[in-house]
Amino acid sequence: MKLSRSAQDYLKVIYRLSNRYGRATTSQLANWLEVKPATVTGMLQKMARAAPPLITYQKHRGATLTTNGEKAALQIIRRHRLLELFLHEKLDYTWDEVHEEAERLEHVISEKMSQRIAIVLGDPCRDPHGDPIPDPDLQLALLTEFPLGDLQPGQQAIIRRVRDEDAELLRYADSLGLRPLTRLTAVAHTPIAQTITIQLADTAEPITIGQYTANQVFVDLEPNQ
Amino acid sequence: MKLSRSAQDYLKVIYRLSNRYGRATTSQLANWLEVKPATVTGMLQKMARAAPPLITYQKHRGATLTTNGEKAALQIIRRHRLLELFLHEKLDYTWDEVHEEAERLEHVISEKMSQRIAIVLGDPCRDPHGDPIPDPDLQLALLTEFPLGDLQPGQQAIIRRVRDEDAELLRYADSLGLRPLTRLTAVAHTPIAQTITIQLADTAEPITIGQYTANQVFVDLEPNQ
DNA sequence: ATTTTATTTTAGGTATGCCTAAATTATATA
DNA sequence: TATATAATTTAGGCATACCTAAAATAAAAT
Repeated sequence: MKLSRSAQDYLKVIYRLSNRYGRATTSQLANWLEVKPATVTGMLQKMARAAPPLITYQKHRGATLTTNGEKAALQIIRRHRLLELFLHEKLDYTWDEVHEEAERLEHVISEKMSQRIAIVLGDPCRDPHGDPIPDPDLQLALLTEFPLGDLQPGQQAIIRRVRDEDAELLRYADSLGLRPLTRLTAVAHTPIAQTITIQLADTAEPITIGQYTANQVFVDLEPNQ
Repeated sequence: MKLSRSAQDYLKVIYRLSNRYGRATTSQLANWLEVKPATVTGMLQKMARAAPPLITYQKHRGATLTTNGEKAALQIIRRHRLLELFLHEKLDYTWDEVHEEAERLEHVISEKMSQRIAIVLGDPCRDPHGDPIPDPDLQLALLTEFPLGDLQPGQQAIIRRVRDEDAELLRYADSLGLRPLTRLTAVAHTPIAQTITIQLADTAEPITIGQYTANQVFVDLEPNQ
């Protein structure tokens, strides 16, 4: 069951979209994959016809993954995230540089290479932005973190993850010190301005960030004190 | 001037063949690239038509590289050899495993990644089998080594390179201890048996190898004593 | 409930890079 | 030199994965 690079990309995006919305629509896929909707329709039809099928597809109602498809998607996601961490740790890639390189490498590395990378990284469970890495059996740890924006003033938390869909945002978050494992305390919400003010540990002044940013950063509560 | 993976493969093989024989013929290319001769003809025609042309091609007389083509080929070769060494040094790949993985990776790594790899490896000039790595300006060091089989009895030498075209041979050479930087002394030629007997430094017994093997191993003379 | 709008699909085309079979050209042999 | 053989090229096809334009369907608005 060798998958073309394209098919692998489709699986990854269907995985993400169907996790988030229950299914992946043609136009959503076209957007994320940067191809035209007509192209997506054709590809979905072909992938659903394949044996064994990796996706289910019904005219006008988008696609979801089969069990096989989910397994395939998780394998690619594992490769991608291992690569991101590897590039960051071993080749000094910055936070916002890893994605693009991993995007190309994930389609060509062997299972052997993926295993070796996992070993030299010590079987890690998060990539540089905090996305969880499926374990070698492709199980994903359950996540407890929630958007920073949902913190109430006074609550202490630790950053677990920053959404990586926007490299611009990653650079911005990095410049503010919003990185995984950074501790912080929520200071205040300002609903009118749609902002939240937070105090980062080891930082003198509190900072104020917009709602959009706050919703891209995910945290776990830390017991107060 | 983005090159397809195929075009990159063609350039690499044309580089090797035209260095060895002056030009690359259609059937040689078909052999090395594992495609049919008709496919080669088509590809050569297309590559010669491209602007700027990377190869020169004349009906029935094969192909050679233009200056641009040679530059492109050397860049891919640099990537390939850096990757081989990287896999060997950093991910514990054995001698005979590196080639296949590098073969796929070389087409997708960015210039940035190539540079980072060169840095962590300390700007190396040989890959794990001893093939020279073009420097960052794509200059190749001049090689002085010659086939082990040309050693005269009594001469001392150091192994510089083992041809990597045959993974089977690589494993065999490795099992005998024939690796770059190993020192040895030629003991005797046995013309009838087409063998040569050599004494490896740090090895108790001399070993006898066939002419084929001896011609895949390249050495530099070491001053006697 | 009908119409408008947005989404999705179908139909027909393109470029890559491969293939086979047949024709051509070059090379080797008689 | 003529002929047999080997190498190469041409011609015509296929799969992949993309495209545009037009048709069909679904969803939203009146």
